[in-house]
Amino acid sequence: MIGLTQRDQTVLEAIITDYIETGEPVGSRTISKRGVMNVSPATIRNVMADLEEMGLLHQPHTSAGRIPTVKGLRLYLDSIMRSRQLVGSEKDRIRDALQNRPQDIAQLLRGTSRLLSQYCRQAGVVLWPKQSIASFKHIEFLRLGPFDIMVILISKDGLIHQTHIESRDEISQGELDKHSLYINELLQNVPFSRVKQRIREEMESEKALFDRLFSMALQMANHAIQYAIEDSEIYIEGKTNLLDNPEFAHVEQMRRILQAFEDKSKMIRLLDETLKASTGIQIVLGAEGELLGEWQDMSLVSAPFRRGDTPLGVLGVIGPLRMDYSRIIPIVEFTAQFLSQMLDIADEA
Amino acid sequence: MIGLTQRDQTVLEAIITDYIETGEPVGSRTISKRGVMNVSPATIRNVMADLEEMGLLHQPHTSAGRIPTVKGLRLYLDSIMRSRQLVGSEKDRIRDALQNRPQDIAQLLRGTSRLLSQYCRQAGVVLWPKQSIASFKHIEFLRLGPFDIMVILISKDGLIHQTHIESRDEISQGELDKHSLYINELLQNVPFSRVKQRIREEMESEKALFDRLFSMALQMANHAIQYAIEDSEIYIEGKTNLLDNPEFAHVEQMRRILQAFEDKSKMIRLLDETLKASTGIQIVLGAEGELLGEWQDMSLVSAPFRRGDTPLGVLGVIGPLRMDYSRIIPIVEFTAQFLSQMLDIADEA
DNA sequence: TGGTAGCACTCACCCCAAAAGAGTGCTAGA
DNA sequence: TCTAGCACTCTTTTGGGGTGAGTGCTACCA
Repeated sequence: MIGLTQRDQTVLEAIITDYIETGEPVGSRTISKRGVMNVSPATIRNVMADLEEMGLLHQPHTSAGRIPTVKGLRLYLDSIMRSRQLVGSEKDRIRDALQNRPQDIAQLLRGTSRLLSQYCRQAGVVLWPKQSIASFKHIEFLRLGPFDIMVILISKDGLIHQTHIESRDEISQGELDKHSLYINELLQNVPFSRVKQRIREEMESEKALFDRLFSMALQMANHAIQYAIEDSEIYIEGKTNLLDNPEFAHVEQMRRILQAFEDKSKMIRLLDETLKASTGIQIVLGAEGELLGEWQDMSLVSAPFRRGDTPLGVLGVIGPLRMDYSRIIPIVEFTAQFLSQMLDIADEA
Repeated sequence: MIGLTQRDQTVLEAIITDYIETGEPVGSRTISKRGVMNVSPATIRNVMADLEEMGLLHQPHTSAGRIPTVKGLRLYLDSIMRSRQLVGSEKDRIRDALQNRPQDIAQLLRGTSRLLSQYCRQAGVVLWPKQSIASFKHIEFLRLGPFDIMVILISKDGLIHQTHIESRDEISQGELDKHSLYINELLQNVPFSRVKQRIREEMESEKALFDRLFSMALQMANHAIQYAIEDSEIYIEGKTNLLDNPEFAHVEQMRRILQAFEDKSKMIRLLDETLKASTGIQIVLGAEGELLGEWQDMSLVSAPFRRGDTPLGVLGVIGPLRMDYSRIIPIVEFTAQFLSQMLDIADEA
C-alpha cells in the first residue's frame, strides 16, 4: 500500500468505523460532520474517489455512500486499527465464566465457545484436535457382536473417544478384558505422541511374537488410537447470534450460512490451517481465505491456545465481515491466553 | 364434536389436505373444482360458514379463504384422516439407513434423528433418557486434582457418561484405581434399575462397615451413577429443514424457532411427557400442549421405542402445524418400531 | 328444505408514477 | 489545495388505481 497519506488513512478509518457501526454505506457528509477532521464533504469526496481507485472502497451504486472492500478492511486491520485494551472488569468477566466450569475439558471448551459467542454477540468456535490430548490414560474393549468391538479411549485430561472396529476372529469379552488390562499397563501415562512408537516396540518383543492374543490386542489398540487421535472435536456455539446481524436479514443468506455450519468438516479444515500457521491472532476475511462459496461474506478472528509451548487448539469468533474488530480481537486474544493458563493448571494436577 | 355430517367432514378434509399442500388459505371454488364432491362453491361456502362457527376453520380476513384452526386439525387427525401405509421400498429405505450405522448407540440415535429429518424434510428428534441404559459395564475414577474426581461410566450398550464429583478427603489415583476395580467387580452386568439397591446392600455388608476405603468408593459410585442416569441425551437434527417452510420465511419467526431449540431442557421436558404417556403415536399441536410461547406454531409427531416392553425413549419429527401428517405419522411409527427391533438385537449380542 | 346461481362487496396484492432523500461529480472560485 | 454550489443519479418511500380471489346474501329451483 504505497501512497496512503495520513489523511487518506484517517478517512478510511472513519468510513470503516462508521460502517462497522451502522452497516450502511457511508457518505462524505457523515464523515465531515463527525468532526474527526475539519474538512468539507467535497474534500472528503475527493479522498474517497482516490481510495476507491485503489480498490479500498466500493460504491454499491452511483448515488450511494462507500463501503470498505475486503482489501480496504485488510489494510485497516493490518496497519491502521489499534485494538482497545480490555479493562479489568472485562477480563474478570472472562475469567469468572471459565473458572466456573471446571467439570471436564469438553465442558470447558464448550463453555469457552459459548462465552465467546455471548460476549462478542457472534458465533463462537473452539477446535480441539485430538492429537493434542496429553497422555494415554485408559482403554476399554467392549464386545458388541461376535466380530464387533467398541473401543473406548480415555486420555489423561478426561476426554473420551469411542471407535468401532471389527476383529477378524471371533472374540469373547473375557479375552477383550485381558487385552485391555495388558494395554492399560503397557501405555499407562504414555503421551499420545509416543504411543505409536511404544506399540511398535512392543510388537517386536518376544512376548508379542509368540503370543497371538497379545499381538492381536496391540493391533487393535494401534488401530483404534490411530483413528481416535486423527479426529478433532469442534465446538460451535451461538449460531443464532448471527441472525441478529442485519446483513443476514434475508432468508436466503440465513439459510446458506446455517447450512454451511452443518458441515463441520469444512470448518475443521479451516481452523486447522489457522492452527498450523499459529502466530498469535489471525483474521480471515471471507473472500480471501479458503473459506469457500458459502462463507464469502463472513470473517473469522482466531487465536491458538497452548500448553507450555505446544499449540493445543484454536478458538475464535465467526461473524459478518462487518464486526467490531477492535473489541473482538482483544477478547479473543485474552480468552486464548487465559484458556492456555487453565489448561496448564489442569495438566499439573 | 357432535353434529358433523359426512359432508362437513369431507369439506374439512378437503380444506386441510389442500392447505397442507399449498400453505395458503383455501376458497370454496378450489374445493368445488377439486371434484371430491359435486356441489357448487356456494354450497361449500355454507358448509364452511358452519365449520367456522364450530371453531374448526378460520378466516384471516373477510375476503380470504379458510385455514384450519388447531381444533380443526385435531379433529381431522383424530377421526377423519387415515394414514397412508408405507410401501415396501419406503420401509427398505429406513431399514437400510439404520442398519448401516452400527457403530454405537449414540451414532445410531443420531442417525435415526437425521434420517427422520431428511425423510420428512423437517427437524428430527430422538430422546434417550439415561435411566433406560441397559446394564452397568464399567466405571473409572480419574483424579483431576487433590479433591476433584472425574467419574466415567460406561453402560453395556456402549453409552458413556461422565460426571465430576468432589471428595471430602484428599485421594490418590492409586486409591481410585482400587475403588474402580472393586466397583466394577461388584456391579458387573447389574441392570441400572437394580444398581442402587445393590449398592445399598453392599454398604451394609461387613466389608464396607469396617473398610473406610470401600465405603467411600461405594458412596462415590452411588453419587455418580445417580447423577448420570438422571440425565437425558437428546439428538436434534436437520433444524435447517424448517427454514424451507414458507411459514417461517420471516426472519423474526425463524430466529424465534431456532432460539427455542438452543434451550434443550425444554425440549427434553416435553418429550419426557410424551414418553410417560406413551401409548403409540402422539401428536402435540402448538397451542395445545405445554409447548410454550415460542412453539405456538409448531407441532410434534412422536412415538416411543422400546426394548421388549419397557419404553426406552422417544423419537419424532418437529415441524410447522402444516405438515403432511398422513405421510409423517407412518414414517415415525415404522421408524420407532424398527429402532426397537435393532435395540433388541443389540441387547442380545 | 337443501342446493344453486347471481351479484355486490371486501380485501390483499401488484404496479406504476411521483416525490423525497441521500450522495455524488464537476466546475468555478478563494 | 480546499471549498461552495449545483445539477444529476439512483434508491426508497408513498399513494392511488386496478385486479382478482373470495365471501355473504338473496332469490330461485327441485
